[in-house]
Amino acid sequence: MRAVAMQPVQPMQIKPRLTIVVREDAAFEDATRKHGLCSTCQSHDRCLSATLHSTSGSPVDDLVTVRRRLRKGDAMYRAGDRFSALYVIRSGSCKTVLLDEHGQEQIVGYHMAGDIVGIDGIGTDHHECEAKMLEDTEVCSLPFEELERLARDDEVLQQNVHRLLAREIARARRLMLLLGTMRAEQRLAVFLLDLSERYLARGYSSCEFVLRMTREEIGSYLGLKLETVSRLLSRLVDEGLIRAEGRSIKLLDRMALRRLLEK
Amino acid sequence: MRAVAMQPVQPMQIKPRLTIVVREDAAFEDATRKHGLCSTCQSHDRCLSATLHSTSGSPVDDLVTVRRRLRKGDAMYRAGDRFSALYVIRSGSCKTVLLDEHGQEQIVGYHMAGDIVGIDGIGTDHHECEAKMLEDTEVCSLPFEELERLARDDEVLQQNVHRLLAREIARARRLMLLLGTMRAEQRLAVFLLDLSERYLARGYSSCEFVLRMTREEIGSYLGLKLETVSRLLSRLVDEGLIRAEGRSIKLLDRMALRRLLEK
DNA sequence: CGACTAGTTGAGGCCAGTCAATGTTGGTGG
DNA sequence: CCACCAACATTGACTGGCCTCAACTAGTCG
Repeated sequence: MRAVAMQPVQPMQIKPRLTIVVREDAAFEDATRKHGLCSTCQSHDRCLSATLHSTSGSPVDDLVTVRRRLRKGDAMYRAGDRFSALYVIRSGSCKTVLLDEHGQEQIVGYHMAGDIVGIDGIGTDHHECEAKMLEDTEVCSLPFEELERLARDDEVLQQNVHRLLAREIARARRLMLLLGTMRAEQRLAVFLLDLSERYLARGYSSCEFVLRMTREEIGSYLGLKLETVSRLLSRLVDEGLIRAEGRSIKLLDRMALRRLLEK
Repeated sequence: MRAVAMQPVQPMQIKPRLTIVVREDAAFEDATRKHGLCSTCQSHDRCLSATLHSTSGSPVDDLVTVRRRLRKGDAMYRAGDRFSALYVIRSGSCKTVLLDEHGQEQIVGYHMAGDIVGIDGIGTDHHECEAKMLEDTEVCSLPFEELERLARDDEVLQQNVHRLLAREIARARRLMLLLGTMRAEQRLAVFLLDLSERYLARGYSSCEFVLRMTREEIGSYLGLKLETVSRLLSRLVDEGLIRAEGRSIKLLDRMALRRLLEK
């Protein structure tokens, strides 16, 4: 696994009015141990504020969040856990896994810095998925009840909560289309192009990145077996569309990848 | 296609406090042409009130809805249409279809009386799916902006809106698991059992019902081809698990259907 | 070093797709 | 009434894409 060049490209311009106070988890071992506002967070631009910030000028109560640090392999929450908060990924990444009663298991989401995780707990008071860290990760929690309370006083925040949920629905639907209609090669192409876009949106290189998932996890996400994923990656390399050495991927011919989706 | 016995079984006990006034569409051709409250609607118990009703005692403004009647094959809305309202199905059923830019098309939802349709428009101001009637259908519209306004004054209504969206996410995720991990026979079994449960919840026979979708539509919903659906239905008949004559289905051995999911 | 995990590649099999013929049903018009 | 047609459904023969099983390599960790 090699390091990959990742320079921020275009920081977004966002002016949040919702003040968020960050408290740290008891187990938080940050050397600096800084308390402070969310707006001082380095991930701020591509985080919470982009999705949930309020633009209304009305004074809103502070939303107190707790920062947590998790290790690779840790579960942020498991299926059945009580739902109380959404989590914003400050740095790192995780997968969300859905299990059914017969032991069937599928990865239904891959989440990276700035993404909001835990939506599967809304409406039922308990989580339906398990969120498992793919690397060491820092998250900030957003107590959902408090968020609901704030949203009642703030139309824009309310709409942003709705947008957050709606986006999750749209994402799920796209994945349904992928699983229901696409061939294996197309699924993988969509996966790579999607990753590429998401890195771009976060200011990183869109053509060169390191996968955080194993072949098996990618397969689970795409409804394929790990051998199929491996074979297809090799094929894309042979055809000159990508370079792949272990988990580091370079997209060489994005146009050709897109053309795979047309057939 | 034969008529099938459908007696209400257990009406739900719900006491809505949110008053909803129903206006009728200009094109509405109901012989009776009754104006009135939503609570007088025959579908009331298994409709809106079960999902969106408010239990808080605080006085809330009336939500004015328009009733529309649609014919089989009509589109309630198309992809790209401006989103302004959710729709409650009073009677009838529809499918929601997602299309991608390459002409790939998949049915992502099947909705029957009492279901709320149009959620795909939330957050983006335009619909991402097309909703097409599977039979002559009556719907009531719920202007979403007004619903948002009411939800800001009513904690329970707010939570119910969240629950509505969350349920849609959960539904999508279950379908992802189905499409990603199950074999064709299992998918069909899940489909039949799910239909069965939904009819039961609406007070109809849970073991005998009439499909509203063609084999092709079922296939699109389950990520299969129509021939596969047809073959599998025949197989289930041969094995004595169901009876199927055209679109009328009778579940003969529900236990065996469930066992199919275990392997 | 051995044990383990992750990944690659090959051989073979099966499930579901494809293509095609035929049957069934419902609607329309002569 | 029947002839005709279109849409829907069934069934068979064949194909192929993906899965399964298996062998092997490379890297990591105790």
